[in-house]
Parts: sequence; C-alpha cells; structure tokens
Amino acid sequence: MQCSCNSSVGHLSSPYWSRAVLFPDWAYKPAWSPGSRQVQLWHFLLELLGCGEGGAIGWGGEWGEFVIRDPERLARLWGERKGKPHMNYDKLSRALRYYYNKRILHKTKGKRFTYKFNFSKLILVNYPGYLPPSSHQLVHRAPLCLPFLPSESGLPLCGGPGSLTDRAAGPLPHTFLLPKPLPVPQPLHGPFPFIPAAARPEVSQREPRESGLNANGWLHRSSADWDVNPHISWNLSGEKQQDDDRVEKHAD
DNA sequence: TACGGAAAAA
DNA sequence: TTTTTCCGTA
Repeated sequence: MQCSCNSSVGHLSSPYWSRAVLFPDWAYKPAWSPGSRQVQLWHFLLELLGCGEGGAIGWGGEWGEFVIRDPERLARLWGERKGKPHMNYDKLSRALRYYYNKRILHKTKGKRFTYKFNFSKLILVNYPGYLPPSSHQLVHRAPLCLPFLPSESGLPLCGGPGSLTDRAAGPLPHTFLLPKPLPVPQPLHGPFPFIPAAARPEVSQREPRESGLNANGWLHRSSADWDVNPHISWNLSGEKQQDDDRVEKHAD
C-alpha cells in the first residue's frame, strides 16, 4: 500500500487531524504480547484511515464512521499485511463482525460497507481539560502515536517535541489521531466531548459529577456507563472488568 | 450484503 | 485470543 504519511506530527496542527484518542488499555495488544501476533485489524484500519489511503477505505459522514470503498482491495491490503494471500472481503468482514461484541466496531445499518468505530468510550488526549491527576495510572505502556503502529509496521512513529506525548507530564498510552468529527454537527453536550450526554438515562440528572468527570475534568469511574452493555466495565486504566465473555447474547 | 456458528490456525 | 476459513441463513 502506498501510505506515505509524514511521520511528523504535522497532522496535529493540520486542520484535518485534530484529536487524539486513547482506546482502553485492553485494546492495545502489541505484537509482542501473547495472543496478538501482529497488527490487529482495527489498528490496520485506523492506520489506513489516518493515512488518508483514500482508495480502499475512507472516513464516512459521521465521526468514527468509515466506508470501505473497495472491499476487495482492502482485503488484499490486509492480506498482504498479514501474509494471507487468500484474504478476501468475506473473511475480513467476518473479523470485523467479531468486533461487534467487543464494541470496537459497529455496523452502520443500511449503509453498504459502512462501519463505525465505537469511540464512545475513548479517552481524548488533547481535550483542553486533559491532564488527569492520576495520569500515572494510564501510562504503563510505551507511548505510541498513530496513525502508525508499532515497530513491525516498519513505519515511523510520530511523537517528539510538541507531540501528544509531550502534552502530559509523562508518556501516554498509544494514541490514535482521529479526523475532525465534523463537518457533521455532533450532539455533544457534556463537559467532555464525545461522551454521550445521555449515556445514562436512568441517572441522567443527579449531580454534576455524574457526568463521569472528577473535579479535574477527568474520568473518575468506569466508562461502562457509556456503554449499553452492563456486563463489561472498564476501570480508569482501561482494564476490562469482565463478568462475562459472551455478553450481548441476550443483551438486546 | 450481512450475520454469526463452528472449527482451525497462528 | 484474534483472526482465518467455511458456510448456512436472512
């Protein structure tokens, strides 16, 4: 693939790349960790999207939504990356569907080849109010700045002076740069962007803190509340508190 | 086109 | 564990 992004942090100041997010810690399965041999598919997708690899895949209308413009080509690229010459969209999409339960992805129904990253429980790095009081809880991994992934991609990583990793007092977990959520107006009302304002209907208006932020504007509790699924929650460091691996079976 | 079970692979 | 592979079903 011809991803020729500049490895510099230029995109941070670019009008297009404006925000970086952190996936929960569990989402980062480095190539060197057991259970994850190589790049994961969603890494790869984000990488392509971040590169503006416009041919096979591109961002869709809504924030986090992406459209696979050329399914077979995307599959080919993925196959190349994974050394699976027989990869095709049917298989790739099966892998994508496995993300549904993990809530990494969601299908945009009615829109062909359109999926959406579930960014609802991501932590924004460059939100103005950032600088969690307990950032050390979040920083037990090497900083990583995307769109590019770790070393094995052979691609340069961003980072450096002025980069995201410079924003906080210490290193940050892996970050992904995301495209500006707009032009589509987003229903973001809470004090913390991208956290659905009405995430908890049943607790909607209790006290201000119920927004999920502590006095410092940082998340102070599990982001499970952002999620529809009650069986999995996430603590601050992003660890999965699971009580059931096979959630959603009867969730809806 | 999309979904998800099942089983194998890595 | 995360895909990959295959496939029946909608």
